[in-house]
Amino acid sequence: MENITIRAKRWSLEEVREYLVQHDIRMSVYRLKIFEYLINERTHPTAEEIYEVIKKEIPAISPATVYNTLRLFLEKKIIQLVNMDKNEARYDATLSWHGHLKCLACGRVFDIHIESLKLGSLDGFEIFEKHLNLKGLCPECLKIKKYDREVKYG
Amino acid sequence: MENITIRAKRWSLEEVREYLVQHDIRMSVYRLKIFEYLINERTHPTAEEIYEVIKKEIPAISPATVYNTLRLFLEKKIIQLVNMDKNEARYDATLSWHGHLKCLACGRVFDIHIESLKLGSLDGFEIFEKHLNLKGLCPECLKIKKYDREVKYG
DNA sequence: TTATAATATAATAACAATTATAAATATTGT
DNA sequence: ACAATATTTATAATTGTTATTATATTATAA
Repeated sequence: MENITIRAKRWSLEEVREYLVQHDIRMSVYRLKIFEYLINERTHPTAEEIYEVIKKEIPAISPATVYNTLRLFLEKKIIQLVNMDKNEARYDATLSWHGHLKCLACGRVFDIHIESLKLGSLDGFEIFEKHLNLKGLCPECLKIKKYDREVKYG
Repeated sequence: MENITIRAKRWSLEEVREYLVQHDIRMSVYRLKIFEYLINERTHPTAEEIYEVIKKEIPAISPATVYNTLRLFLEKKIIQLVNMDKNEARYDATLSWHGHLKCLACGRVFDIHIESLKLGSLDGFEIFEKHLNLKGLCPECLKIKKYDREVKYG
């Protein structure tokens, strides 16, 4: 079983547009571009990374637009927040149950397949969200040993 | 199997003092009090909560002291960061592998026993930390229905 | 014990990520 | 195309945290 989430085929702009409309989101250039980036690149970017990427194409964009749009997507539940570190909110348009691993050397966040999870009795609790966050080193960084092993806390 | 971590016996101040010294931490009144609070109350408090509690006893304490002390404890690896929400770092002096559930109504964070977790192949990765974060409702809040079911994102 | 050095704390300023606000602009329905 | 409505920009405000520096406390050595 592959640990990294299978890379799905890219979504066309038309598919993104339909998906947003289906989820009760009114259309705009930025909403289209931001969701398209999230669903096709799957790099779990921060708001700032999204801002920088879109800015290359449309320099007029403001950071507030990115924050507003991401908040809207969260409210409409078409993306999820990946909360690996304080002061670094990341976003993921893949909603199926999977974990995340952040490489402490290169900073990239990888999708991790979860075969099974068994919890103790949760009698009386009701669960809405589950997040599994791992920290470590990715194969690439382990190989080139660019990490000095002074693993930071947090 | 009980889902909530078994409540261990309270640590005496002398035990806390020894534990800190063993972990290469120089002694001070605040360090003693802060660790004692974390290990005996186990409420996964925020820095601000710790500040408020200690302030009742010693009004001279500064928030910076709490932040500095928590950072030191993290560096010395005698506490762990519980990163449930952006803008709300919580701290836990229990280091054994367990999950956390945050009640979206009352805000309390509960320890959750994990019976097993099986991940897909992690060939080539090295894992240093695992965090399982759940969000939902605790039995108390479910029962008294003080929560309006408009579950917020994030 | 006293002098000296090292570390801890308080007060404050600085910071970075995010959110709120209000005016300007874009989009949608007619 | 026009009016109504929503989105975006620019900027100010907010929040949690970190950095700085002067002072206080603690540890070490004579």
